[in-house]
Amino acid sequence: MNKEIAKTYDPKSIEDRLYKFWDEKGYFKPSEDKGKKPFSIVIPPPNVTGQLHMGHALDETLQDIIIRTKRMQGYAALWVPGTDHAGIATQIKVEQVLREEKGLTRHDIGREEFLKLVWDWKEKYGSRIINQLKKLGSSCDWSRECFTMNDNLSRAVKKTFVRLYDKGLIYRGLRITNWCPHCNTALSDAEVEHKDIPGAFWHLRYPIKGEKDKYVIIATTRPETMLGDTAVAVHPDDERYKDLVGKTLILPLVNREIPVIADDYVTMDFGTGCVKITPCHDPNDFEMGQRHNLPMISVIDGNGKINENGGKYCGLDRFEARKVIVNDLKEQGYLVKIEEHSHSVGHCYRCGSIIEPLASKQWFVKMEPLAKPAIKVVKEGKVRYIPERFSKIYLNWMENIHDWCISRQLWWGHRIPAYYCGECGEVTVSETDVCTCPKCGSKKITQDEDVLDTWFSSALWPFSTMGWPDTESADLKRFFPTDVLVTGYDIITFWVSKMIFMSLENVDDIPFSDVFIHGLVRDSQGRKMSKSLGNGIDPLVIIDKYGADALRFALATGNSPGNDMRFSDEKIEAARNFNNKIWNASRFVLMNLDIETCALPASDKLEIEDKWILTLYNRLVNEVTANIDAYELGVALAKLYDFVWDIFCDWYIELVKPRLQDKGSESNLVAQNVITYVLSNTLKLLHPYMPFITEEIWQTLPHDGESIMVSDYPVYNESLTFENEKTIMERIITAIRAIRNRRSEMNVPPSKKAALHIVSSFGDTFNAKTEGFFVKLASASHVEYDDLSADDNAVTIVTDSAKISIPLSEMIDLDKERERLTKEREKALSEIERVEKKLANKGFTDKAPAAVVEGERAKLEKHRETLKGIEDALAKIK
RNA sequence: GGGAGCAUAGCUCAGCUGGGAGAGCACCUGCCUUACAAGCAGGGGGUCAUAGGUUCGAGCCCUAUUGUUCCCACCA
Repeated sequence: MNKEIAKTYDPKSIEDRLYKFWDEKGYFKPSEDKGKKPFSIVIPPPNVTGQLHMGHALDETLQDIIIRTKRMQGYAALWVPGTDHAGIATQIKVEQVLREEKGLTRHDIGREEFLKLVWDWKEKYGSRIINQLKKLGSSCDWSRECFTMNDNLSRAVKKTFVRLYDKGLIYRGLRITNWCPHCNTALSDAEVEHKDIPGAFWHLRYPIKGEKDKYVIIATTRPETMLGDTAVAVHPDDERYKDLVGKTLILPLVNREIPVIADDYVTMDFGTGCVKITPCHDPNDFEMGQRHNLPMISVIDGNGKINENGGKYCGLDRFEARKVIVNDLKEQGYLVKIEEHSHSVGHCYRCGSIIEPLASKQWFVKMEPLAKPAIKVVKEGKVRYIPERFSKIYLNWMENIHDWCISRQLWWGHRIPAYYCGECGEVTVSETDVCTCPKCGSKKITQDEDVLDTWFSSALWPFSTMGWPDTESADLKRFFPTDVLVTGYDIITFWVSKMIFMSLENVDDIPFSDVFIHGLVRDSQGRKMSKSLGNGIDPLVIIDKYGADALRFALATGNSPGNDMRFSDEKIEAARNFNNKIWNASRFVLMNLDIETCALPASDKLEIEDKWILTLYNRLVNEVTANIDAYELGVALAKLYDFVWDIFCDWYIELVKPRLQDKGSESNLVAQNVITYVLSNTLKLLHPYMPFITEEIWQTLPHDGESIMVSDYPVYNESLTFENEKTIMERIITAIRAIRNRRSEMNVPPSKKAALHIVSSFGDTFNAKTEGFFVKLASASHVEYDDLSADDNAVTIVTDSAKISIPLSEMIDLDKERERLTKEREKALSEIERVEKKLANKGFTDKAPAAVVEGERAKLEKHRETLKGIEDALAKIK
């Protein structure tokens, strides 16, 4: 940037250049300096073949704000990037391409060929999301980039599986699992979305064997499953059916004999109080089947079609079969009635198909022993949710934990390290490939065909990315546990929970101490962004049009932890305007700058507006730092915005303009230094939010070092606080506002200078120095002063056509002033009382060192003086 | 069925530990005041969902009600 700077900020011309500069300088790598405290974050890995969407943009922005702040504050800050192989999502995508391009299914080409295709796909598109993260400005350490199917991470997965298996925490069993007939795989409970959909309640008649014209009526929402019924259950206490228990029924259409059993599970006042039991196709029925030793008859296959056990219905799709079966039941007189009934039905979260509960052999993680310590660390506050309320969601889930189905009937993923012997049936679980059965020595060994749930590998992410299972890994030792996990509330149970228990189990430590939860980014009307609605806003398009800084600003501003936010044109435009404001303010400063280095002048050289801006700036540092530490990133940004726009631009720049143009004077040099100091430090505070524009400007200002990224983050400095000048300046601003106000009401044209006649009780508030402010900012021709007389407490504006007085009470809020002084008076009084008491204590005055006592006396004297000042001021404005 | 969130200006939302009701956009008035019209100055507009309670003092804390959103849950 030179003095011929563009009038508007153009992000395109600088972003890529600066990112490359940072990357090449190695600023994204954590400092090797062992003296620096580590601070680490691992990225929630986006899907490897995914495309950056607003959710990512928000997630990465928040993380980048935190990591950049910590880095500037002197931490060895590490942000580990990476991607997730995303089992189902990726496989479906590749299958789709295969079908569209060649008309083939994965089975046509076989496992090996198919996996090659997926890897090719990964190579082709895997870097896309990474490049998009870079576009955003994410300051990740790319040399540590990970992928959930990297060698080391695969090793971690196998190791974990074997460990848990050996401890009896992983088992294989026949269970009812959520089966997606479209994706052809089992799903975990979390992968099932329940939606209320209108359905029907079919009331069916099941005849009682040997009792003519006698029957029971059952009600079902899935009549096609009746083919697999092996019992009917009633509640043991149900008087209506007391005599029925033990009798035998004839299953219609199938003509199978099934028993009537009694079980607590049945609700007496729901439906008819009689429940058909299909152990193969309903989780509760399965449990009941186990309890009562009922036969298991599967009638629906993995494709959602009726299988050979379905007799003449074999081959029909489940929903088609429903129609046919209901029709047959009706024709044969078994259908009593159909009731409308809305109920909750599980859908596949990937493809939306209705889930079919099927009995199948799957691998499970036994959750209870793992959940216990995971509950403990959150309850004890070792892992802290921000906002706190999300710990309830977590705890609620953990306390009602179900075993975790971890096998998936997919090809893309970590293949389950279990091997079956074709001779003796022995199951061997091993980290290394097994070729010989350890029991019988047979070579007829086959590995389990299935792969692990994607979340199994992501559960290990915080430590597998740090080198685990190599427990001597330098990163693991230095950067684990990580400091904070930043993610959306939608994956607390999917992912956050799993990292916590896996970390406790594998590494015996928490994975992170803070979980910073954010909400979803919605569209301008508050709807979820989705492909089907077509309402998604592409972050890359926004970056292209407005710049990454504007996007980051729009996402961070007004964002509060855990709450959803809307993204709108207004927001991004406001962000763009703010960028431009910073740009232009800086442009102005640079135009007036001829100093080569910036040093803050001694305080006796500082003028009133300098002291005022420094005080406000200093307070800003304090507040912004505190807000960021508390994850109130949106609040901190709002304060920065207000400071830059309202304080720095609208007031300070205007106040010092005359001095900046007065070349050669000492006052000019002071002003140059102060404005440079405040601007460059404010840019530092802004840098984590808007890295590009701040770097670009900062480099042009007089500076130390080669990048704002490695400059020192501002710290609070007591010696830059000038409360007195701050108060005076506030009075002046209030007065100027009141005058402008009155001019506007009087319709005095801005070009028209008016004489100001100020009558004031604030002796040192208005003086020769401040006259310039009134002349410049309130368009005064000149200012006259009077001492206070009781009845003449006013500012008078004199123009050609009018003369008007503004009571001081309007100019300065006297009530407020009085209140403030009263408060200060009380504070001083209580301080005096405290010190007096201390000095009255003989034990203190006798035993404490003389210097200490003397110090207390001086303090008392100072407080008394303060009190006197306050009382004088109070008396004046009475 | 269980749990959580939200309700503040026309719109979208902040309001961090209880003391001033705020921002952006929109609207009205006046300004191209040489950093910025993507701007400057001024202005209108709110019973902080409703009803109680605690407190010297409540947008904020407590209770209930209404509306709304979301999560969890095996009611066939």
